[in-house]
Amino acid sequence: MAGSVNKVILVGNLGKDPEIRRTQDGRPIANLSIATSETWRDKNTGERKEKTEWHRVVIFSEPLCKIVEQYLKKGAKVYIEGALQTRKYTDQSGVEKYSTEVVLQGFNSTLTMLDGRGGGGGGGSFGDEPGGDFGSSGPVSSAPRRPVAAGGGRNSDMDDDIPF
Amino acid sequence: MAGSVNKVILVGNLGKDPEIRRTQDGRPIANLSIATSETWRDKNTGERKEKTEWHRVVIFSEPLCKIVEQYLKKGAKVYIEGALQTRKYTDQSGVEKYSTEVVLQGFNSTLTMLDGRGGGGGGGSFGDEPGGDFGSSGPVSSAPRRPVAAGGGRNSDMDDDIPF
Amino acid sequence: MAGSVNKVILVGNLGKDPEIRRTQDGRPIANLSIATSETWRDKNTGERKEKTEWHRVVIFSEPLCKIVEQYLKKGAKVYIEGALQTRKYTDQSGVEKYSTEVVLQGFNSTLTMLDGRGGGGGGGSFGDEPGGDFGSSGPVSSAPRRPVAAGGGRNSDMDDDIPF
Amino acid sequence: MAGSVNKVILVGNLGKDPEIRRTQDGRPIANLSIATSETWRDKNTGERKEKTEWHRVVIFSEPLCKIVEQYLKKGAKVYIEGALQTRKYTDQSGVEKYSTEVVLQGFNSTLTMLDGRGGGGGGGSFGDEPGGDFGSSGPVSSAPRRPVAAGGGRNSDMDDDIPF
DNA sequence: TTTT
DNA sequence: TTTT
Repeated sequence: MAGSVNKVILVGNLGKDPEIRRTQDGRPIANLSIATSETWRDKNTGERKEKTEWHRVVIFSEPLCKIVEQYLKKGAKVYIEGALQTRKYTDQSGVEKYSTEVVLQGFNSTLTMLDGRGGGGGGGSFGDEPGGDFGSSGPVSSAPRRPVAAGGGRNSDMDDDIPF
Repeated sequence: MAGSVNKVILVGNLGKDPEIRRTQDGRPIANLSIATSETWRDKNTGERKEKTEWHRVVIFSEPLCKIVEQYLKKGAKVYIEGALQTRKYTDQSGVEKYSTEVVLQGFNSTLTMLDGRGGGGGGGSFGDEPGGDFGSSGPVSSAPRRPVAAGGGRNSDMDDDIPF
Repeated sequence: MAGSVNKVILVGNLGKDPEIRRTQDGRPIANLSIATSETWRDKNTGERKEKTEWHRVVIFSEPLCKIVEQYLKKGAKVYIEGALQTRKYTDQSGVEKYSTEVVLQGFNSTLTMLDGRGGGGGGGSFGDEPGGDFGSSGPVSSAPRRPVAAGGGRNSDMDDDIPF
Repeated sequence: MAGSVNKVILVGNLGKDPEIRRTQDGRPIANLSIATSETWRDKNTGERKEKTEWHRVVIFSEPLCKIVEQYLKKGAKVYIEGALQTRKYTDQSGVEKYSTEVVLQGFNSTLTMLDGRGGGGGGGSFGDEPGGDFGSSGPVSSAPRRPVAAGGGRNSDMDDDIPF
């Protein structure tokens, strides 16, 4: 199809510690259960109401799995960006079911911690030129968007004095 | 929860004509089946591959349902913005299943047609002050973000001569 | 134009306290200065580097301005969703300049606090049926996306036992 | 900063042909001028109104530049995902000015054509394992998110029979 | 001017 | 199962 987009953005909290397993060839896969919720006040009763939605998140990116392993645990707040994917499976009783997951894999997947600690860490082999590694994670482990002025006519000390 | 976000952005094509039904109190609900796909070339074989993902989209917004009814049909390309929602149901054979849908309801839901015809239309009761109606749809039917210079020091003829 | 989208999503911290002023007819306008930054380790030197980007955010939504006024101050971390807008102005010395801002106005604008306190609050006149008010703010002050099962075949106790 | 996000999503049309130049070391940089617009009907006069916003987009990704070069021209509709960046420059008359651009560079940047032709093409050196190349472009040139069932219990013929 |  |  010429031109499609499949993107999910979540900001929420982990309902439990991440689960990390490995493929036969040793690549890590992390599973997160993330809650998002909405609160509102009932127009009639004035009652405060809340509705929680649970999201199954599956991470196939090695650098992101490392971050998950090192920093995330139950209760952590994260920003994640991934894609929707529905898979079919057969449950224990032989019934075919579908499961829809938010998949973080390859490009355009991101995981960013939103509550302190370790936030700027992660990384490892990333350098001052973007790219190289696959399965990056946005701010946490990716290279800068434009480390050196590359657009012509730019001067790189601009960051410090935008006048507002 | 203090601060959560649940957002899905899709650009894809309708796999079939929309289905529109009504609640007992007469409000419309539209169901779309939207395909997104990825293509790539196999590193080894050089083969062109494609993977299609199908998304169930449910629209509870009246103005958006109108647009769906009037303009969308099988094959149409759309941009949609909604939220993930998983619901439980019992199928014909009495088995409990889950279905995850992209729900467009209320604020922060959008549907925009991406292939010509009717694109700028829609609307109806929207005016030059944003708001009033619920369940808007972004560009298609919403009021402008800032119809009149409201921020001080703005002049409204700027749109025509951004110098690039 | 048939179908366009203009969306900015930021997660960042306020560089200073919000500035709130009012239009002649009394409507509030809030200005935020939000920092986003990227960190990475230099490939060669191993040095830790950082690049900060500053964003000018202008809020024309009354309920969002209330939240800003009540809860946000220097250092606060927020999620915001708005649109890009460039305006022309003439500076003190008579030179024409352009300023690009992230504008939160009307539908599809969101502001969500990401660091505790007040997060679930806000609101006011919102009820158990979505809509009515303009200029909502996503989770903080909007009505629920689907407070009551409205899609046919739904049962509303589902939220508590998604099996993962 | 622990956890920030700087993301722009645009769907719009090129106001003119792309401009492509090269850095001294031969890397391409593409500049696009993209229009987004909103239309609405004036509440009082019933008049149809339109407001166009112009966005300056700068692309530092080599594969994306190739796509731009090969497929995009004035009028083309695109989906792009990038980051906001403001740079300072001095104009011909020696006045310091700022320019805010949407930068596509490295991870989490995407460009997708939305009007036919070439849409599924692009690519080149991408293979059946995600990654390797930097500066991908989502669907157009990236590897699949999960080309082979990798999550356990998946079967890959599912794509054809999602039952809705 | 933030944050880590 | 989270968070407020």
